[in-house]
Amino acid sequence: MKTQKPKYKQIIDAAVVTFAENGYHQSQVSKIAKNAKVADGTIYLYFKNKEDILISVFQEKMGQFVEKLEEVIQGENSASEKLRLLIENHFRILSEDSNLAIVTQLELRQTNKELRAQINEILKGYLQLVDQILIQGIETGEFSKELDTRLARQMVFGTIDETVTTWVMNEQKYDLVRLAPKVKDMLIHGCGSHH
Amino acid sequence: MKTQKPKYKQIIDAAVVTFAENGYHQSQVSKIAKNAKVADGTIYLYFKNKEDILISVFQEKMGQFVEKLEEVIQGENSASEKLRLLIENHFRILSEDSNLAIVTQLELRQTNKELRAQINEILKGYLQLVDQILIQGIETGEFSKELDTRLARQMVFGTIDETVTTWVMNEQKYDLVRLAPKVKDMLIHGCGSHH
Amino acid sequence: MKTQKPKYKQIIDAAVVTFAENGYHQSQVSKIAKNAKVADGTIYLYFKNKEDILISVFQEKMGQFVEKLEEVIQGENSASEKLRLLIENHFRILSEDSNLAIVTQLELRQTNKELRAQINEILKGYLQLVDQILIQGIETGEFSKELDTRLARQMVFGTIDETVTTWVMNEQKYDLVRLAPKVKDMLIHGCGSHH
Amino acid sequence: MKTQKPKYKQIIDAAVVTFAENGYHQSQVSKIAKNAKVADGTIYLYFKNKEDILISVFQEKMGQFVEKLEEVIQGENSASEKLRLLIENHFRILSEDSNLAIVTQLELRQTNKELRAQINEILKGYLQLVDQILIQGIETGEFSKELDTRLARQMVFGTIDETVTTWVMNEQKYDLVRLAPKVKDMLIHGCGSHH
DNA sequence: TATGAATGAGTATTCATTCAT
DNA sequence: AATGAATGAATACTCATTCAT
Repeated sequence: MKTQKPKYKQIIDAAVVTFAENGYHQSQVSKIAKNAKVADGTIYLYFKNKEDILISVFQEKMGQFVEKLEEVIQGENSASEKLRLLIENHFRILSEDSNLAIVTQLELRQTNKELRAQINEILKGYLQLVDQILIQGIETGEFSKELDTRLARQMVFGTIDETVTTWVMNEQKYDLVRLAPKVKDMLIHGCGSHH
Repeated sequence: MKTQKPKYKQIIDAAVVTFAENGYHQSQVSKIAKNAKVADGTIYLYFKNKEDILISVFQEKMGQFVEKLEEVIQGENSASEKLRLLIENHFRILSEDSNLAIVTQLELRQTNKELRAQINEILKGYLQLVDQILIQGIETGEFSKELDTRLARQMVFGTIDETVTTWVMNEQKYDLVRLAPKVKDMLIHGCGSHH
Repeated sequence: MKTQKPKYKQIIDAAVVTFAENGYHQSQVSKIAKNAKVADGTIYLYFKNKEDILISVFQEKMGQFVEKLEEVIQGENSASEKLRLLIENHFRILSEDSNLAIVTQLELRQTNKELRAQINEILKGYLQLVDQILIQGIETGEFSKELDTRLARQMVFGTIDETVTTWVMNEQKYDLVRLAPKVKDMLIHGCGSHH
Repeated sequence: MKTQKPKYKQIIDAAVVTFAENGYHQSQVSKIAKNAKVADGTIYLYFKNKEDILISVFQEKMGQFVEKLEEVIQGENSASEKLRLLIENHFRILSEDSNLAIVTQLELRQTNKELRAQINEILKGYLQLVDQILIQGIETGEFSKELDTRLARQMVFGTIDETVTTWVMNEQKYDLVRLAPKVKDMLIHGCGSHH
């Protein structure tokens, strides 16, 4: 892949850092431009407006995110194993890019309803991965036949998301990746005692 | 009986409606004042600044929220039953006040880190309720002895929160309260097949 | 003189202190009221508005000022001696009330043209004293027959005023009263070498 | 030859007029911007804040002022003649720019202590000119050996300043420049009768 | 007289966006 | 494509003043 739009990437990368360091509302376009080493006006050759930068950051990063996770769950593994891999890699990617973690868990939510709707649109790719795993699990008998896929998806996503957010709010003090197996077990077996 | 601090309540109530209708950033102080039928300046007799209105709204409502839920789980019920009651009442309260639901799930998150930290502080009361239920469940053997309380709390809260958010994002089209038993079952048994 | 309007005096005194400590624009009416131990509204029973407090402070204090100086120059002294007494007492009164000095030299000037005109009106009493001295001096031959009274009055007042302002701006570090004889000599003999 | 920083000059000039016409506190930034034919925001590309406009106006004009007076007193003249030139030119410059006179004598004083300190800093250039003349006069024997330079400087500046202020307060009704020789004489010989 | 809760007019400043070069 | 100077809309907050008690 050729670097055909070097400025675009420059701006995206500068934006992630700027958002993470200052928050969305405190990340003035001029500040992003400065960090990207381009002129203020240049931003508007690549993005419609400031919101578009945020959404593009998410789109871009989430694209790589989903791509990576898709690879990871392609194999012949069981649904349970795929769930573990999903969680572990989700945790790993965000652990390795703390700025991205901050943007994903905190800054991205500081937006209005319309923007949130667009974000949800982008999230769909991720949620479909979860659905795939759930359906496989139900089909193979690993997961309960009575499982409401939509609710289960919300549990899986809600739990992962809350776990990451708590970790970010605690300033990423502990090892997130190490929690993956326990989170997976909890999602599969629930709180109940199982013999 | 005189109404105590009538203006304070007027403003809080107007703020919930205004935030829900326009979002936090589009809720100008003058708009809130107008809705509360007080002068702009009066707001500042009762609140330090605009952020303080938002935080006070949450504090006020969450206080009632936790109080209500505390009552509900006081009885002799099993942990499982208490969990159902918690979820059901959480869903019911937000179902009955759609503006509050919007503020809680969307507007409250449009804020900076410091404010988020304050919100988390207020949330603690709620999370302690979850912990109580989890601990009771573990002690009575209903819940697994190996359960990591912190992670379990994150699963419970994350799942409930995500379920409500999805419902709000879908414009509250379906009956949230009816989902409570299934959500409870899912949290207790997980996705796994159990016989 | 009976204390018939104790609140009036309370407010005047509180205002001098408040103005000196915070400056005119930073002396909110509520702050003055608090210092005077009266309610905000009470101020408006005694003063038309905030400006009226400032002007009244000046009027009140300048009245005592001129009264005192009038006494001092009543005697049989020469014009030169009266000039010295005027300067010395002017310096002494402000030296003994540093808050009044600050208000007179700095805060009183932070006002608009109309107010300044009123202040000049009040100042007239003082300037007439200067004129009296000048005229006596010219008549007795102490002062030059060719003296332009108006210009001389401006020199006398301008010099005294500038001397006090410099002293205030230097945080009243040195003894102002001690300068009086030299200032008087300078005003009478000028810069020129005189044998 | 391109006009350098045309907007800066535009704003400075508009500010002098606006301050003179409306007073500092009644000169809204938007009013200055309108008079300067620039957008409100443009002001902030050239000035830190509203106070900075005032101080810059003074700095700019006082710079030219001192420069002009420096030229004027460079020659081989006696101290007495230099003093006359100083006064005459001081009077002339302000006579020719009545707006500047109003700003200098009235508006500039409507400010707080910090700002006043900055103004004094700028004034130092002027006061040094006065000192030069005084010292030359003392050295050549024109002025009294016993002269306290600091007090004399205060007399010279105080007298000039008071004369101009009185003239401004009287709406510049009379010819200020014509007073210069008499003011000079008065400063040199004082009020005393000299033969 | 005295109070002090309530009022609401008034404004400096920021910053996303544009556009002439 | 790139620049960055210029734009101007938009708004939280203060505080002098009022008036019902």
